[in-house]
Amino acid sequence: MSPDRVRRPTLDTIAREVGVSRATVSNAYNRPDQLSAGLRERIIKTAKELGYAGPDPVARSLATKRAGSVAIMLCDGLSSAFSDPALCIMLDSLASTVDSPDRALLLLPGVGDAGPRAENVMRAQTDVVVSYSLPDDAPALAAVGERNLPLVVVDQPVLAGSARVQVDDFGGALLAARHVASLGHRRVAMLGFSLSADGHRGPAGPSRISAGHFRVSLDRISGYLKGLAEQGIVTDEVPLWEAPGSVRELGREGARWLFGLRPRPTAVLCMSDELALGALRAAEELGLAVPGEVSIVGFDDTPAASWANLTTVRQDLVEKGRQAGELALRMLEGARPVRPVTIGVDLQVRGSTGPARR
Amino acid sequence: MSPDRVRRPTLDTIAREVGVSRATVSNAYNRPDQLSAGLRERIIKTAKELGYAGPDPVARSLATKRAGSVAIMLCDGLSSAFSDPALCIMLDSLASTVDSPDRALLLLPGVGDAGPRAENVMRAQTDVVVSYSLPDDAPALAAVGERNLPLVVVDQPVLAGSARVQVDDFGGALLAARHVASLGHRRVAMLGFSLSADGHRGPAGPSRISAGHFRVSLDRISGYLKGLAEQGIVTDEVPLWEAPGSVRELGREGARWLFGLRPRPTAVLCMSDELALGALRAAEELGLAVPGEVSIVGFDDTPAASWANLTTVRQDLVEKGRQAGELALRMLEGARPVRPVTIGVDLQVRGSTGPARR
DNA sequence: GAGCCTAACTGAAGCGCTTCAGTGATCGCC
DNA sequence: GGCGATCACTGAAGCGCTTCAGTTAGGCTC
Repeated sequence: MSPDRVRRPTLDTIAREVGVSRATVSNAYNRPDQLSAGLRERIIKTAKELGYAGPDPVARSLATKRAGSVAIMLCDGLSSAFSDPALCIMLDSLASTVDSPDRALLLLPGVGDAGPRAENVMRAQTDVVVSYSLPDDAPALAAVGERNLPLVVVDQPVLAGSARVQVDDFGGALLAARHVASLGHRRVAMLGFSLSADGHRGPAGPSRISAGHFRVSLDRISGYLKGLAEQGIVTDEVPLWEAPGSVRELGREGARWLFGLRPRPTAVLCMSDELALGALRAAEELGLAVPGEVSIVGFDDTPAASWANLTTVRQDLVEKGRQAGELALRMLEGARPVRPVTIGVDLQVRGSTGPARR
Repeated sequence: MSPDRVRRPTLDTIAREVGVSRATVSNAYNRPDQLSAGLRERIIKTAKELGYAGPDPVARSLATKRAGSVAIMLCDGLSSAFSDPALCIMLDSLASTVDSPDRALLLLPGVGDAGPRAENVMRAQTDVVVSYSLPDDAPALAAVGERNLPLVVVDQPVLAGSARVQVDDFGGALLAARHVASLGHRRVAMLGFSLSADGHRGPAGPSRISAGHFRVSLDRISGYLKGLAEQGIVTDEVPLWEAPGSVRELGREGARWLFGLRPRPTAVLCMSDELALGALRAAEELGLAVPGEVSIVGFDDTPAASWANLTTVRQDLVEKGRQAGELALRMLEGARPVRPVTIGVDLQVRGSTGPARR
């Protein structure tokens, strides 16, 4: 029934065969300078012959007390995570920063909108975890705390005892808002993603905003409103559509609603490029000229944004990933969390924004 | 200097504190039916008080001889991997298939175009590995073999002793080619991705094709040519541009070259939707009407394809991931590799193809 | 109340490796 | 030629957990 997997050779097998101690075989693999080249060669050769593939990673981990992986906790499932280009770029950069022969990336995808299950976190073989944009009250975060694992938080939330990398969301949104306001727009709308992890989709008023759990959303909204208020725009009347995810299709839906308002907004501030791309499509479908009749601003500056000639707020995603990776490595070495690292932003003005019509 | 991390409690600590044996504490966590509810409760409570977060995952793995993770080997780095929507969808489906409280996903991204380093594979704590679209001669595959780990191959390559999931690439390409041929196109071009892992970019002739290492590319080319040949098109004269990756920008570049040929092709068969999207853009930039002057066909049917109204070959990516996941689970239980699972394809005719001009 | 069962718990043997304090032997040096 | 240093290697103590063959006590049956 059960597969008769041949009992694999262990360190011991090799040691006995060559006639040396286990310590020596171990050294052959991990500290070549601890034995003579000749012996080492003999050991490796015997190992090959016996089909020994080197020290067992798990046993090694137990003995060294290093799991040899950095875990990444994501908010949603993989498919929505990976359809977020901003995340992908940042993740790639993070991965290559922490890359090393004995370190792997452990992926802990979220279930629904609430992050990974606590159970998975409790059982994860990892030394340090990086959380990306989780809601403040995610059970996974509590689990990390319970296990006493070092934690690096990206974007969200603010948590005592953890290192943090964040983007100047407020500042970026401010830039975007000032930009459209200075172009003369007075009727401005906002198109954003989740405020809380409840899958809400639709217009969101002040009460919903103030009850929000996602710092990124909240900061961007504050930035937008601040920038508009500076130019004397009455911020109570700035409509916001909350999409349950940062996906084109959802952006398009929200934009359709915004464009249906009377008086129609002449500018839409979008919290991500993906949402903005959806808004662009909605405008096209409704026959609204961009930027003639409506201006659209994104956030992130992903490759798709420049592809679509979208004005957007640029954040240095590669730098963000690198910083997160370095923090993770430093915490691995036992460093105390340092002060949060903030990644700067700037505005990329392209063809999707223009002066408001008189 | 070093952080005085308090020595964490172990199973033993709890056992001593409660006054029971280690076995019993272990059972409290893993086999609740092996002890009385009262005692179990007392144990858990004491554990909480002492800050014990449950059995150490690594030690547990050593004792049970299960690493508790499935590893995924990718061809390239994360950012190019994740910008491939087809991969993301399939990966998400795979992840949710194998998901369980004590199983995580170990990511082994490739370095360059050649897959993960063998070293990383040798040290990965995993029970089973899934490889996605690696070149036949990737060192990572040899490493998996050396470690004697069960392997599930997706799309590529054909390897003895491994389970396999593949798409009917040949059949899909055949459908695409027949479609354009039946619309009357005679001058047809192909826009594909890598034939070998050498980063080549540019036109590729028969000799390069026959020296290719990526089965997916080769099968699709065969399918295209077969479909065209059926309609009497001279396949020696069908131009192929090889892009070093499945990315829009590269597709655009290739399409520009193809559109510059004289006589100009009236249809382009693209090996992925991303490449096709690039071709669409190239056509737009050159003022070529789609499908009036040129027809374009993609492959995969990602969300972006329907978004762009692209005619394309649909493969069931969710099913593909699910099958790969199930194979992985089955091999985990010691099953012998079964015959390869083939995922079917069909043609999604949309607005990017039309009759050839007379 | 003897005999048998079951539930509840224990002891000890691993799992496969790393590491550190030694132990001899060899070497260089004056 | 004697002495300390260096080199090459070993023994044994863990790392923290699971598991399996017992053991014990209590309950049930006739």
